[in-house]
Order: sequence, then C-alpha cells, then structure tokens
Amino acid sequence: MFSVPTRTQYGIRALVHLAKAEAVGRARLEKSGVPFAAAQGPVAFTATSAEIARAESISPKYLEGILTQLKAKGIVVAERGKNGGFRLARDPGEIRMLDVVEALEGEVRPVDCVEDSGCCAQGVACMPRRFWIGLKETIDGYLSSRTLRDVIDA
Amino acid sequence: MFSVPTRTQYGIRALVHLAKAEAVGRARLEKSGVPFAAAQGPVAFTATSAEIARAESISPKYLEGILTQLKAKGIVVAERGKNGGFRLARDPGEIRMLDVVEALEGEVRPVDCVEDSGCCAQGVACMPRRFWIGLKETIDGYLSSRTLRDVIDA
DNA sequence: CGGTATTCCTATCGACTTAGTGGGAATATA
DNA sequence: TATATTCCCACTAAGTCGATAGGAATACCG
Ligand code: FES
Ligand code: FES
Repeated sequence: MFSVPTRTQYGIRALVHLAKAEAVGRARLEKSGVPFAAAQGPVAFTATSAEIARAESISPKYLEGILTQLKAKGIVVAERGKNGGFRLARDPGEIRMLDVVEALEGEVRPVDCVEDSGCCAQGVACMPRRFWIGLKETIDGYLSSRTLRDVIDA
Repeated sequence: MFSVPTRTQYGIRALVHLAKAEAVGRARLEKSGVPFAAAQGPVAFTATSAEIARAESISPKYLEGILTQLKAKGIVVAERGKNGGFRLARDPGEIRMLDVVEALEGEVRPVDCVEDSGCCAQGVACMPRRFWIGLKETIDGYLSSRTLRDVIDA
C-alpha cells in the first residue's frame, strides 16, 4: 500500500547525489586555498546523468528522463553540451520534499473526490471523502515539513 | 500520487453502509417497543452484498470479492445461505481504519527497503530510507488513530 | 425434499501504468 | 570538426487494476 514508484525513489537519490557532489566540490576548493564564491547561484557543481546513474546503479536512460522532468519543474538546472550536467537549482534546505514528489508524480490525491466533491451522491457531506482529505493533509504535512537537507542529515 | 485503489474506497463505503444498516435496524426495533439486545455479538443487523452494491452504485460481483476479503481478515462476519449477508464483526469504534486498509491492500510500505535494509549499498545508513520510514509512520499514525466510527461521525 | 437466495471460489479479460530501451536531434566545448 | 552531453519521441514488456463470468457450497423455507 502507498508504494512509491521507482521514478520517485530514483529522483530523490539523484538529488542526494547532487547535494553530495556540491559538498565535495566546495571542500576541494577550500583545500586548494580558493575560497568558494557562488558565481552561478547558490549551487555551483554539476554531475552528469551518466555519472549519477553509475554511482547509484540506476538505468542511465531512465534516469535521464527523470532528471529532465526535475529540471522542467525547477528543482535542478541543466547545462547542455560538453562538460554539461545537472546541479541543484537552489540550496538543499530550500528544496521541499513535497515539491520533489509533486514534480515527479503530481499532486498527492488519495481519491479523486478530494477535489471532485461530486463523485458520489452525497457530495460535500460524504464521510469517506473527509477521511481521505485528512489523509492527504497528513501526507502533505510530512512532505512539506522536510527539505532535501533534512533527508541528507537524517 | 498515493492514489487509493477503488478496492479500498469501495470496501470503506461498504463498511459505512453496514454501520448505517445497524443503526437503522436498532432504531426500528426500539420503535416497535422491543428493546435491543445484542444476541449475536455487538452487531446484529446484516446487509447483502447485492444490496450494498445497489445502494452504493458499485459493481456487484466486484464488491462481493471485497467483502469476502474483509471477512477473511475478521473485519466483517458473513452468513451464508438464504437471508444471509454481512455484518460488522465488532462495534464501529473498535474497527481501526489501519486494519481496514491493511486488510484490503496489505501493509503500508512506501518502498521495499522499509523492511529490507539491504536494498542499496548503504544499508541501514541509507538516508532516503529513513525519510520513507518516517512517511510510513506518519501514514500509519493517521490511519490507526481513526476508527470506522470517526469516519461516520466526521 | 426441492426451490431459492446467498456467500464463496477460481479463472479470465481489457485497459492502463510502469520501468526500461532505442535512436537520434540539439547544443555546447575544445 | 570531434566529442560529450542534454533533450525529445516512440516503443516494448511486464505487471496491476477493475470488472465479469460461471458455477459450487451452504442455508433457509415451504
Ligand atoms: S464524494 Fe467521493 S465517495 Fe463520496
Ligand atoms: S536501503 Fe533502500 S534505497 Fe538505500
């Protein structure tokens, strides 16, 4: 019950990988004496789709599509061409897990009548409907209270 | 995302119907001067599968299977043969929604590694895994804190 | 006993979703 | 120009889900 598609699991693992790549990149800079300056926004280091796929044992072509989807929703930024790759669009602490999940799977909606109050004869008074709305709010609450940073630091 | 199969929605609506049938049945008894005495356990009145299907506009044969499944898990009791039907196995306040959901769809398990800590190389230290376990606990918490009575009274 | 209403069991089907593959076009770097 | 990368579209294989069908087992009722 409530099983999460691999699409979403892969997407999150890729984001975790990107966050780590960022941390590693900054550390390397510091070590070589060059202070970190965020030139292209808060996140500067990229990783290629193929690289992430290898590290995480995910089907390369499949992950490619997932990252493209994440990019379309503004979670990551893509750089095309040689030496291109993906990087986080903003700091991990600013990426809500709810946004990630919605980017990959659409809105949390246990049943259609969460929005469609007319799916049974009772309409708005429908009792099961309120039960499902409560579930949606509970899930949304959990997901929106965590950021990618929380996942990494867990 | 997190959409609930019709199987579960139908099952819950059927249980709500059974709870109502019980209330209506008792009221009729009271009216005719006969005091209610729970002879066969806390719940006495039955409804047939076909009857519920008609009232709730659910495919009759499909609902039949759902009710049988609910019976196998001890949520309802079946009486075969003529004048048979289904009734709640216990008082609505004693039926946790978590048990209903698990009866129809199995345990809440967003990802396999909720139990299998060895699904990626990081094992127990895996960060996404903890995130998913947190989600499972959140959902389980919501579902186990409500009973069928809460759904009806909502 | 025979008729009927009910649950119970098993098999099947079509539509949809999911995970994954493939081929290449566009784009940026060197 | 050669190369490495994202991007785009179409496709397939396998699984799940909702629903249907046919009948066997069981219980009541006359
Ligand atoms: S409004 Fe959807 S089941 Fe009642
Ligand atoms: S243990 Fe399942 S993804 Fe790491």
